[in-house]
Amino acid sequence: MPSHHRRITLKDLAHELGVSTASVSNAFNRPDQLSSTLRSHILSEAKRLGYQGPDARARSLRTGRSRIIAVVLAETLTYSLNDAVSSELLSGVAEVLDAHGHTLLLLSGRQPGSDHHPGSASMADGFIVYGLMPSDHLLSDLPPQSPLVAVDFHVEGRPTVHIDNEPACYAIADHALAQRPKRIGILCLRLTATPHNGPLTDQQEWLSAERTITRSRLDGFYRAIDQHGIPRDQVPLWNIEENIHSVCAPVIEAILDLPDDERPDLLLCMSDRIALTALTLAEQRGIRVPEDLRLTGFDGIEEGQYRAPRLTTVRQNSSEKGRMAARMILGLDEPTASRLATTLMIGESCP
Amino acid sequence: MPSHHRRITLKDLAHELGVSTASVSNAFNRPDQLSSTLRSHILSEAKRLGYQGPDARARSLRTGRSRIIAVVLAETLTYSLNDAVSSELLSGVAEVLDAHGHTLLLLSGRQPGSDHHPGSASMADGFIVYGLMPSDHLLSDLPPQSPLVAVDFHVEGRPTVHIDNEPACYAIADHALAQRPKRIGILCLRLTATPHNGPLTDQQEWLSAERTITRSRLDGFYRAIDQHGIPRDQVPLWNIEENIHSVCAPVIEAILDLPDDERPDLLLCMSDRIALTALTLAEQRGIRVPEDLRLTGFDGIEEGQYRAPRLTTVRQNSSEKGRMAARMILGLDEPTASRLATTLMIGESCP
DNA sequence: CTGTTAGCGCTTTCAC
DNA sequence: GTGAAAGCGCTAACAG
Repeated sequence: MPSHHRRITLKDLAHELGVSTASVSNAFNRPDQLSSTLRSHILSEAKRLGYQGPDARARSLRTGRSRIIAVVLAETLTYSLNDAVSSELLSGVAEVLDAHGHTLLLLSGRQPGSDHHPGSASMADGFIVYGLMPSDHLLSDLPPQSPLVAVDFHVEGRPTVHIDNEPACYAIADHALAQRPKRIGILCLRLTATPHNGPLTDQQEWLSAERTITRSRLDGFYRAIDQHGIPRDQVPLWNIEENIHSVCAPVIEAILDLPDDERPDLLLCMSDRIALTALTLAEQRGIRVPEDLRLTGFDGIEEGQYRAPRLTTVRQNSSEKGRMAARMILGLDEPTASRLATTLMIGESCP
Repeated sequence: MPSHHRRITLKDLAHELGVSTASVSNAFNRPDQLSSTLRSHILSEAKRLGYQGPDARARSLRTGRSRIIAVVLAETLTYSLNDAVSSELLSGVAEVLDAHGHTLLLLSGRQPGSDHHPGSASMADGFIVYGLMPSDHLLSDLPPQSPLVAVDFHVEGRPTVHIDNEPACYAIADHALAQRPKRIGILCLRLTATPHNGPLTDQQEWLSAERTITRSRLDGFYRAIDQHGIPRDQVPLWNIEENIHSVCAPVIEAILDLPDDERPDLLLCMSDRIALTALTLAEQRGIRVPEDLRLTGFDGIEEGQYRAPRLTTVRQNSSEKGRMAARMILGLDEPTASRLATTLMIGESCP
């Protein structure tokens, strides 16, 4: 007799109905393995007795699958959830998982809390790893057997989803340089090996191309700059560590507050967030965009397209990246090294 | 001898080291239960042999806890991840969970996929339910024993986290009405029992106050309107089903395109997204804000504060809501019916 | 089609 | 301290 206060189990139910546990299990999992009368009897009795269906924990131990896919985010969850680009990626992932009866577990690389608890990670059937991990340590914590897809960075021997960073940046810079600027500035996102906000000097060491997409973006910018016959050393670089308004603002303020004859009249920004921050700060200072200052972004987030002037930017389809990664993880698509195309979008910020 | 291709288990490791399984388990879980020499020996050998630590599935079956907390979202994951307010909530939840070694599982109420797979839900140790579920059905699927906190709506006998919708809306409407408008309009968010976008008539049935926060927001607006001696029937209502630009736009366009002498010169909007959409569309039409049209929002999202004119709005601390809910679920705070205060923010959209 | 049974990998008494 | 043993709740052989 099942006790009052314990959650009813499959075995209890089987006992209660005078059938075998196998039949109950089959009623829930394999309709073809029993008569439909027995099945519906079991199902309705289950509902009546408050049996919620097989326990997910036990089921996942037994079968080895949990229908859970984990997304491991390089940034903190707080950042990733608030950033338009990464939440778009997540929503692409979620869309595919949802449609196939899987659920989404969020793990963050950059733990703010210190102690790394024993991994609830091993619960997931597969991993989508997004962006550069602060330590490789984290990656090696993941079960080596389980499927893994890397997005926006490279993991040895694993399928990846990338965008065409270099060509995209070449294209937008080429567009921007068609109308020859007096002074160019480039705003990079996390280019340096050690955190740094502000102007870049020769001293700083850069992250390798495998470790940051900023390298390929810069390559694209430089290719266009070279081609337009502009010496690289006339193009100052600034670095920004974190893609949020409060971190971008001080760096950009310093640039905008330069004397008129030193201030760049074209800023190539590696994200829309940076470009939008520049736009707002320029407006506040009465610097006209695009007359006094032309701006380009990267990402194509909505916020940049709903305002006037609209941002000239490169639209990357983050949700599609998420969908592709999810499909690979679920085995719906062949796991490959795939690269998505982007779209140049000409707005009024740099016509 | 452990086989080559199977993931190594705790038992294998114990065998290999010639110690008992209990000792290995203790080495990972209860440092005080064995000598520190044995412990470090076990730990280092584990690392050497590639044992990743106790399997989460098995552990959660055995202990009944998974260190996973699920957030059940009323909207689709795609919406929730892209919306500033709900992603801020999620990030508050994530912050607390992270700090306490828990992880976040995302479940959506509004399944786009039809077949509701047998719940991986029962894997979670607790549930945070956010916003009105489309069907109560969904709630009853959750294990009744496990802790549950409701955010922004009411679940019988469960702790809740709310904001002061009515007073907040009273306050902002009172502010807006201080400068007497010629014609007011109110833009509601999901007020009607059946989906509807556009003007509200007497015909439509409304959702109950337990089922939508829009009711209490409207109450607040009306209290101010009454107090300012404006007859309610002179204040037309519009309804918007979904808080995204593409759904808001057509409804608002219809309003803005009314003849000058019918168009409201004050729009009280139930979300910043609605107000921002109105702002953009007004700008496109050369309708000046606030001279020709004053606008108020609700939520206080960043996007509304980084642009000019800034939105006059009510700032709700969504991340704090998330944090509170998470703390209750983890048992760090007393489970209660709590209500957070909001802040009136006066921007240039309705000075 | 139905029932019996052997674990999935781990934690935790309980005796030593 | 340490080790042996009993399941957590379920699924998937397999035998009937």
